[in-house]
Amino acid sequence: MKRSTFSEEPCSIARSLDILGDWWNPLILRECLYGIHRFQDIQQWLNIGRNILTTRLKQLVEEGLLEKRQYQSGPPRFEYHLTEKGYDATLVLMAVMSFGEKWYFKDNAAPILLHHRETGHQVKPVLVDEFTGERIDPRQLVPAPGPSFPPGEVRKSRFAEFYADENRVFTRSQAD
Amino acid sequence: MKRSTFSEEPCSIARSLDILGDWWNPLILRECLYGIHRFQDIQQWLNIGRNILTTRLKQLVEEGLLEKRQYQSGPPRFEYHLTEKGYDATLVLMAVMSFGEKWYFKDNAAPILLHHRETGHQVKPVLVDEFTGERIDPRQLVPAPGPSFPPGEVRKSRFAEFYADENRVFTRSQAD
DNA sequence: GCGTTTGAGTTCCATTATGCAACTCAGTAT
DNA sequence: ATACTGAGTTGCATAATGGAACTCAAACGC
Repeated sequence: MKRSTFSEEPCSIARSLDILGDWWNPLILRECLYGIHRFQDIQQWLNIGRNILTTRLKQLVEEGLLEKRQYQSGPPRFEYHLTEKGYDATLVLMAVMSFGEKWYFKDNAAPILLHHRETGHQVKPVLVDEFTGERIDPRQLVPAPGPSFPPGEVRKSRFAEFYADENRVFTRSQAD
Repeated sequence: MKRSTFSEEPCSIARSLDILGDWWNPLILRECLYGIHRFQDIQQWLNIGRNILTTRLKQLVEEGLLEKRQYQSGPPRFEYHLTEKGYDATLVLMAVMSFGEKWYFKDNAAPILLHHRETGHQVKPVLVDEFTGERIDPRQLVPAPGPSFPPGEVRKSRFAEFYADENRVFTRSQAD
């Protein structure tokens, strides 16, 4: 495979996909979020090969999404726990969850619900704009280069059309 | 590879990962969101092999995230546009974006910003609880079987401990 | 009219990854 | 002493990836 790496791309999505653009990693994170922390338990719940699980856990630990914690020293045994970065990654899982509920289950009937640990109330994650609080509508968005976009490459980028003036973002007139 | 499929799993995340748990598919959707719709343009911006792009586009069209639109008939040429399902999938991309900005760029300096097409204002997607409007904190959540969870399997599930009584969700007492 | 270019794919192939089964190994329980 | 457990390795057949070369039909240049 020699799978491509995107770690140098000037795009948050691309870079994140090096670790999240995979089918096992998100599921392993899911298990940790659900309170499953041990090798064997993860292996059985996911029905993932041990060898694959080994490489994935190593990767997730290296990338700082999980930490390996020893919980007994007789024969040394370990648990894998979400780090802060790992918990942040689970927010992505929740977005995936909403997508899946809408498109893969009849009547939006979720197979799994999230509840608040203290209050017991159901929690339903939705994406909103931090400033206005309104629901995000992807159709209304246009991208533009941000502060860490490689300088000098703006005009070569596919956002050039939105950026005739470096200080103002122009929206596009033609229809999609 | 014989890559595993999760299309029958009683989990919205697992099912979605069949199409989103991949590194190229999300990037292709990103291009479409950014207004790049043609085979060659996608191929060049992503630097993806034509053969891979072909299979991915076919897959995304079959799964209903993209639609193939003919835009000229001289020599028939096509464009790939996001469907409603595809736009919903881009919400996941935005969650990924937030994650990437925080963890892969210094000072949270995003390489790409999103602006509202009409107002021009910057838009910053964040995950909140639909009911309370509060920011989601994954540490405060516990999963429980939902309406479409396979009946009868609740007790065998890893949520059993949260579900001693089928009508009430119990939170867990032990620490993580 | 003929060669070139363009868009959109196929086909081939060497290299990697996946998934499955079998093997290891240290410490416990019987 | 023997079996069992948890957590990995190792080996192998098969499938997917990425890159280059090939196809094909219409349009363009002259």
